[in-house]
Amino acid sequence: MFDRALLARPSVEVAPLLLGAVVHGRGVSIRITEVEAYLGEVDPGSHAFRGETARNRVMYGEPGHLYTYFTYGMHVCANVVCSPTGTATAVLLRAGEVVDGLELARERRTTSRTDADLARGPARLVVALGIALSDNGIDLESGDVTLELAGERASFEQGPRTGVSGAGGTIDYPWRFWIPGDSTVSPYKASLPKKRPRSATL
DNA sequence: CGAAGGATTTTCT
DNA sequence: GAAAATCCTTCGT
Repeated sequence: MFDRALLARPSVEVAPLLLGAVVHGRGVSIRITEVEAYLGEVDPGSHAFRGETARNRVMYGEPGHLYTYFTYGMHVCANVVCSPTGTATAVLLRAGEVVDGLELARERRTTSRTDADLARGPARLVVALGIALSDNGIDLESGDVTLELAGERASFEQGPRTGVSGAGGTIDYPWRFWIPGDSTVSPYKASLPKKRPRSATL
């Protein structure tokens, strides 16, 4: 089932609905167990906090599309665009369980020692599904990557987001959602204090 | 099992 | 110029 009207709501409302949903990538399917909501211009942790830029443009587009971005010099993460066109909210896919294409997922994620690690973490999940940065903006209803919403809402818990620096990572923004007790949910980690770059003084 | 540090490049100020 | 919605390896208990 794919229901774009359901996704045309703020990401905080959509996030719990994505738990238990299945993302079909290129030969691999993953059942989502952990997500985070980003609320556009009212959210200091969101890429859209300071308005539209070349990078975050698809967040402002039609809901139900994929928003991919490059980060930390080497990783790609994937979001489901939410809220109506013109409003920029999205849900980051943080972790999931491989339910189909296990062999292929293992080939793509050679560093995983266990199957639970194949898609435990946003950049890992992207690799397992065969998603690339160039998949930015594809339609999750008909593209190479598709989203199948769950029939029923899974039970869930919520808390502060992981790895988000600044105010957006505090308890004031408890927009991380997960399925309790699932082995593919990543452990909570607060963002590290900034590393001191090498400078003239020490 | 937990903590710590390094890798590496796009993006925006 | 500096930060960034992360991952992996290594070291310690």
